[in-house]
Amino acid sequence: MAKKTISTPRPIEKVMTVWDVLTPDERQFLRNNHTVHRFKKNELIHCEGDIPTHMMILESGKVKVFKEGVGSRAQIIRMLKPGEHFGYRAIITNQPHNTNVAAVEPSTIFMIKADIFTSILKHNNAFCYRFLEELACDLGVSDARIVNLTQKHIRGRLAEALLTLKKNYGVEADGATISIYLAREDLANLSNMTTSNAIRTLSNFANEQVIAMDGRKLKIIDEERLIRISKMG
Amino acid sequence: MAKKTISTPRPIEKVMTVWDVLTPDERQFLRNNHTVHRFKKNELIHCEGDIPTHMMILESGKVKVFKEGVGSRAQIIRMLKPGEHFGYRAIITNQPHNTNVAAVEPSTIFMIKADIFTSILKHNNAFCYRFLEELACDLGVSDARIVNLTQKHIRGRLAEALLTLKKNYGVEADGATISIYLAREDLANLSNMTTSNAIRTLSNFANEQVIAMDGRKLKIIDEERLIRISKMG
DNA sequence: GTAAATTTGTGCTTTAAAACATTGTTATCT
DNA sequence: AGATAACAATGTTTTAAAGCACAAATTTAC
Repeated sequence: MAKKTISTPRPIEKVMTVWDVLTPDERQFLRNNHTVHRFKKNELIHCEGDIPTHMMILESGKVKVFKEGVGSRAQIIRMLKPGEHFGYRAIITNQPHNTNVAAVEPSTIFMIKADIFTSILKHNNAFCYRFLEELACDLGVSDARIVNLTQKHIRGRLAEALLTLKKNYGVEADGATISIYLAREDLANLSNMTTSNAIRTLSNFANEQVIAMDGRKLKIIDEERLIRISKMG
Repeated sequence: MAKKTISTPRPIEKVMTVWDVLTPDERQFLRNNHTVHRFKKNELIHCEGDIPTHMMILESGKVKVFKEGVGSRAQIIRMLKPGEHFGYRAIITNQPHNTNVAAVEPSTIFMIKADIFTSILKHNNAFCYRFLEELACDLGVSDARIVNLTQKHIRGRLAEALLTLKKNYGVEADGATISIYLAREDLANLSNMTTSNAIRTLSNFANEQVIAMDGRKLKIIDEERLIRISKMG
């Protein structure tokens, strides 16, 4: 692996997808009132039970949002990519966080204080509406996940996870390798299965020529087939 | 069972929990621009794939929001009680509904046309914020459900469902009978299990004196114990 | 009010996935 | 660079829950 270059973060206006609905005053205010934080791989950004203090935006890197369930078994709720917001749901409901967030690779995060965020939400209708859309979308995804994770069989759940990762992070230059290298354990926690079963099922997919593996690099070879597997349940 | 009386629906201002943030103009407009619909027990209100046309408010009765999963096995996402909104998430995301909604007992529903609803959302910041809060809350519940339904064992899932129903619908005069009489199949679909297993597990709970059953009437006798069962997983 | 159709209740069988155990392999840290 | 820890791969055993079959009891419909 090449030595990591610590790149300078982009300016906030290039990172915030909701920048267009802000007023000139709000823009200037946010330029001066946000902080930049770097997190190392596997570093915890916030955890369940914490009082939310900031709304956050992933500038670069990749993070996982997960919950600790029975016997501290983790369930990954969703994976974020640059430009996505997080940590603000708990601000809106006025409750402690109910998820943990951790970096799965070195990540840079912009933070905006909770009171500044709510103040804009309450004064800028278009801004508020954007987050309404975002939550409406996330809720649809979450509801769909309930059914996928509870009703599909192991193969279907893992196939689904691989397809979602590909859609979310895209592929590398070869056009097939999924642009995120997760540990088998993370794949298992995404797909609601044990690590052994994730490993076993990946091996089966590889034997069946549906995917190809090179360590953590996963290549989807037969996407049609993977889609069929994910639908069969 | 006593003969059902068809009660006159209450006026919209008594039903809409967000009435307080509306302007006098909006109030008058909504008084004139909403429709009232009655649904019989088990009647479908809207289904997966339908284009959303109205945001809806349950005036009276009880409805279930559910998804059809693998092999058309239903998963109840949530149960609604009077005063709750539904059908609007799809309006906000501009997509077809991704859930079915059906009355589990005779229900009266107020409907507001989609374009009217979005227009108020886009012009009344406080109104928009209220729905932002509602979705933020629902997303938290949905995420928690992912973990509960995937990681807990049958007994834990059913215990959880019973406690949630009690919290949501309350109890009758005796202080113990849950104020909703669901079919075993609905209880199963709520708790991600087969009907046989719901029946079996309810019988076990009854033998253990945790609950008492009289047909569809379920009485929670030992709530502490039920809470412990639901936490154990 | 009676017949048909659901719904409920049980026992038995099968099966998918977890749990466990062991070994090989790859990162990570001083 | 070598030690140590974390991760990956597989085989075996156990178990929770689904699937199935059938009888009894309720609803619902005509």
